[in-house]
Amino acid sequence: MKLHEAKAQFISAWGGFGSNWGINRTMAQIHALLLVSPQPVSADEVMKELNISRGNANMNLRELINWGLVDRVMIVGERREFFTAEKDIWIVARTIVKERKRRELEPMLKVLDTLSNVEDEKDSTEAAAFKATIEGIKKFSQHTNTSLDTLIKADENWFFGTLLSLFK
Amino acid sequence: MKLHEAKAQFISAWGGFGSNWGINRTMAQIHALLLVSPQPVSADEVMKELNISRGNANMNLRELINWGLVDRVMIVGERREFFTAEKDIWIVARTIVKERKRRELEPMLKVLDTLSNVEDEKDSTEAAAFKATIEGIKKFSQHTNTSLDTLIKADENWFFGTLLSLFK
DNA sequence: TTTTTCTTTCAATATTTTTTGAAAGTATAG
DNA sequence: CTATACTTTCAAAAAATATTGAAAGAAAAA
Repeated sequence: MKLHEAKAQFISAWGGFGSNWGINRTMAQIHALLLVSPQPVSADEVMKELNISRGNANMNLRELINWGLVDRVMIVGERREFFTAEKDIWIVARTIVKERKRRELEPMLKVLDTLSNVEDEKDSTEAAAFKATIEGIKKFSQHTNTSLDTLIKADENWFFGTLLSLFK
Repeated sequence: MKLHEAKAQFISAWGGFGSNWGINRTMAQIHALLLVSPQPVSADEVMKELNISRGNANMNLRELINWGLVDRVMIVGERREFFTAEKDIWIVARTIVKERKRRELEPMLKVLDTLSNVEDEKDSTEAAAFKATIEGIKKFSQHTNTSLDTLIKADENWFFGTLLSLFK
């Protein structure tokens, strides 16, 4: 397989992967393009490579920067801005976990907390069942939250070394 | 907070949560409704409760059944079908992990494998950098795949007990 | 068999999400 | 300062996705 073909396939696969996970296809494709670009890439190159408009490129690059997955870099002697993505997939994964935890899991925990305060009504069977379900989800979510905190703090060796052996 | 209000909030939150994760809002809401319904629920109740059409209810219930998150149950003396969801959130989580692994992670691993076969070209720097990135992602994905297999086989006590203490 | 009750399907429609492109904004160069 | 090169914004358009509802299908009841 030729290099350019392999890159195209990777970009397409990463895009599809992203859209299964609530990330828009173009954003994931830009991320993929940057992942396989050793040198920083300009907005124009992104536009050309992925056949998208300037506005679209700009918007998704900004969003990737917000996620902490892409950095703006200046190249001496160049007026334009360039972009790079972190190549170490372990750092990438940690960044994503951290952000999703903050944006989604933590708000969910807040909601679950308020739902625990449901009144017991006359027919308490229904309310008790509801509470039990919510408590189960809450316990699970809190546990996941704590585990992810530890994972975020962990280093690569721990993940690639110890964790797997513990799992076996 | 009243029970019906709490249920509505939970359904809404679960729906929002789902749509952040590439699951359509209505499907997640139906799942939420079944999670907080101690008794099996008919298609008509789902339609009424969530204000959706018969076709929509049917389609999303079928999809939830495909995911293994919902079961059709027959009630003696009733002609209609009823639906229930697994209430144990640990089993729910395992089912989702299993399905997503099969539908997404495993196909991605196949793609990564074929991408490793990229030819070295004259200017080998670019190809080498590409290979290194892909290898990193592949190694990470394989590791995740193996870890998830173990997680799927694990039991609740292991998850709630041992895992957390290991993480600390 | 015919009727009734319920389920499934799917083309048409509605809604949501993404993308475009041109105008406005900003900074550097001349 | 003015021109030039580039970036950002956002209303409008396009594309993708979800939803409806009516018709067809299926199974049980009469």
